[in-house]
Amino acid sequence: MATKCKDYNFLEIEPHWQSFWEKNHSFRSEPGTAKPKYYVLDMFPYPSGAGLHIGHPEGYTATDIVARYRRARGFNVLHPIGWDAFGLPAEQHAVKTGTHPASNTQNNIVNFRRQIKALGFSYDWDREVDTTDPKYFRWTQWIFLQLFKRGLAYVDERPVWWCPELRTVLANEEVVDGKSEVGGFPVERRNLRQWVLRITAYADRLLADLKDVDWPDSTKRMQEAWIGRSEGAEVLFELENRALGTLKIFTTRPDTLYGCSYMVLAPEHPLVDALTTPAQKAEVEAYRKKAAGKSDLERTDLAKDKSGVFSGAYALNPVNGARVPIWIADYVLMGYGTGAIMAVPAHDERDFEFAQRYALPIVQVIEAREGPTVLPYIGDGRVIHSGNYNGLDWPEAKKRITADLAGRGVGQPTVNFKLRDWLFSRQRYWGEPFPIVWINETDYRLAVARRGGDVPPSPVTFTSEGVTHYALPLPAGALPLELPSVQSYLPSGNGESPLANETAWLEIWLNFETGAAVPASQPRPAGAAWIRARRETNTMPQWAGSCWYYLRFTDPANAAALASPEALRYWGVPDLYVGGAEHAVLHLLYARFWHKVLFDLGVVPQSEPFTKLFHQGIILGEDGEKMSKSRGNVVNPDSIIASHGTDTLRLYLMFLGPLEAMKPWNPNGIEGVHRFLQKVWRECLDREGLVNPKITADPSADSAELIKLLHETIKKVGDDIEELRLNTAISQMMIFGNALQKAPSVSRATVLAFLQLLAPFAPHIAEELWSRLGEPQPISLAPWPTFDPAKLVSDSVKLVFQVNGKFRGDQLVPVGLPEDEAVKLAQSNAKISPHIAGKSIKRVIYVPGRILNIVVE
RNA sequence: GCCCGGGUGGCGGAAUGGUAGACGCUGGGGACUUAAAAUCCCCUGCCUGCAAGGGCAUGCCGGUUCGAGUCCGGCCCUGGGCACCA
Repeated sequence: MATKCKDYNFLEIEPHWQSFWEKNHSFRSEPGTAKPKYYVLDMFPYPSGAGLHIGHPEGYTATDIVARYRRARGFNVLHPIGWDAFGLPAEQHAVKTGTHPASNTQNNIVNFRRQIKALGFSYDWDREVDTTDPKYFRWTQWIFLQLFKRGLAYVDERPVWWCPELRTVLANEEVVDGKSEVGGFPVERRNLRQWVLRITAYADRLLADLKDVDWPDSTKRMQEAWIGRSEGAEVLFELENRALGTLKIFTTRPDTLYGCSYMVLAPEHPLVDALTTPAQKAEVEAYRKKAAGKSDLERTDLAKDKSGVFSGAYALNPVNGARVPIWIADYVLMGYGTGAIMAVPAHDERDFEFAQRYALPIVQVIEAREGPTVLPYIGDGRVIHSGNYNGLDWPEAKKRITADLAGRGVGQPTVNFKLRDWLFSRQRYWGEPFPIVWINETDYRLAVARRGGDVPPSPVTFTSEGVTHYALPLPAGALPLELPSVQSYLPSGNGESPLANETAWLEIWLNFETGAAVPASQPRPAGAAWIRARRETNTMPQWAGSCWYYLRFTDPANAAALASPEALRYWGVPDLYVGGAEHAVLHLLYARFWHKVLFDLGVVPQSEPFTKLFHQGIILGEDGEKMSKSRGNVVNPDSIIASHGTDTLRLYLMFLGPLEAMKPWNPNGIEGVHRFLQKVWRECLDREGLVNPKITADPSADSAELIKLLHETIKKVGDDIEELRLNTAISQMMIFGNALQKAPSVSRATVLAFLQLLAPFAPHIAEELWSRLGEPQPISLAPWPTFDPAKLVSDSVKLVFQVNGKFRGDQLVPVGLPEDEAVKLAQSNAKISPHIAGKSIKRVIYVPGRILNIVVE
């Protein structure tokens, strides 16, 4: 079974055991055993052309240690891996080379798989998934149809980032500092027809359910901030020109209503035209034009000074009838609240700044409880200058004023979210096609009447050149809708994807009952169900496939459902999910949203997908900078595997520091862990590769100290793995290794137990030595050793002596030594007595077994 | 600006309020060897002292405590996230 090498020849040992595990499907997960299940998941990678870099195996090694440990503890472990393989780089490569992105993607996957296998991870390779596989994205499309059917998907003209260079639309997160994240090209705003997912419908639940998950607090807070719930009121201001009706604003501080000295509308607000007086028309028009040309970025980050223009119109304050001027300013955004605010410069920094610039009145209505009130003041305090509400704490005033407004029908309590609906389409080729066709109203009514059931309550439509198009889903049975092969991967250039040029795929006769299609250039097939249709040319963003992959792993080959109800019930959701903090908001929020929709559909039995989340830190280059090709500081795991072996690499990655910390790669330290493994090898085998003669079958060969240390080590390594403190687990094993080396003799049982502890970290050498020591079954199937708490206690302990809190010496004392005897020991100890001699003892603090602190005058 | 982390030897880091620096790296000395490598042993925070020892040390200042890297308050530096959200 084992190799025959005399020395620790990792180049021979590691491939040997990797092929052993592969041949025996050692890590295949089978549902339906009596064992408890444990599902441990890595964020699956995008298989880039650059191959694996050292950051990937960091998290993967940690989860592999957990997976191997849990197997040893008797769990039925699900530990899968796959490929998040749609994405822009493959498409850009295709544009450049003219080869299909699928072939490039497959090449990259082959390379990633080879690299990952060389690291010896205990993945269940029978469960590999690939988001670009039609058998996979069939179900991505299916989930989209469920969202569509529930009215959670709609089409809207959206101003989106358009990058002329990439000839495509970018998501907000793909735009960094006004440039495309990929390539750094300039971008501009353009209005395009987009698919949007109504994630805001789930805002409340996405926020509330954060309390149920075991995630890093910082990540929870980031999601909370992103969702951005705020409670306030919508208030109606009557306009002085009654003909124009009322102006609805949102405020979180209705208690400051008496301090409102002007109003602001976003430049895009629909009332702007009607409100503006003739005298102000020209100025307002010019301002709106200028604002429209600005990106959000320019309106926010870059704008240091607020700007605005008076509309000439006035509104009436509902609490006191005061006449309030209405301004137009781009510091108010149309996309949040009602696009209109009441400005209270005394108690809002932005309003204050604006009021100062345009010399608008500032009316203080909150007073600090103590001391002077410096404006703008946003702290706690009492309401003043506010009629009947004077003297109330402002939160109380907020409640009362809101209630009073509601009673008069001019306001209501309102909750607003920062969260926006999710722009879900890309004008690209390399993504999941939408299983949607566009048809006319008559055909839509016909199809719905015949088919029913799978369309939203109100039809999704868009109107172009006076014609309204209706979105009809393909029948679920017609999925997957695959990508056609195309002549060119270049975007059409007019805002549509390359698919828009594939007329034979695009313009079709569709059988709405079966989903069958023939090109529209051919005669219409016979039968009432054939209608003229145009396919959707947008494709889905990369997030789509990664939103649900963790479910597919439970039943990856299922052709009848995204996974069987049995598999979803048995495996459930990951018990541990490990990945980078860079996904703290988007991926994790999107996946939670989809999961909740699937929960509402009854597809999954839990309402949250990731119960326990851990972020591994980033490994920086040797220079302390982020690893990147351009800096030339990228460390490739292949070269370390070749020079030191993967067991050394795995151990070193974990030994570098706390898993969650950001830490620089330091090649010097790798020798240390490599030496540790060689020491373990030498303690097990002699120079001829035979069992080290110091290892005997006799259990009494172990000293009492070694036995105690072994049990301490079993406890610490187990505890540390459960808490992902893998660096200190390795330290403890090194301490044991050093003790092993010093021991003149050792029992075989002790060595075997130690190898079991090492096995999750350095599985190849552990298998090899385990086998060489004569164990017939692989160590990967062996149970975790147990520690005996009785072995952890000894009859003497080291007691630390302090005088006035300063360390003055220590001594071994019997367990349970009474205080007075401890004091006597201190007094008779030559190192301690000089510090207390001739002084009066004021106080003695005694923590048995730990410390004796004598406080003297 | 707001919200989170983090500041400990030459380096990576370790420390339930109880000897700060485990473990590893680096450096120095020694053993083994014809020699080297490998391996093993000792030393390796700073200052002072021949030594025994003493003093100072966990970013800075203060506080709580018999005792603080750890708890509290205020700063400084640094990394990350968000950003006119009414």
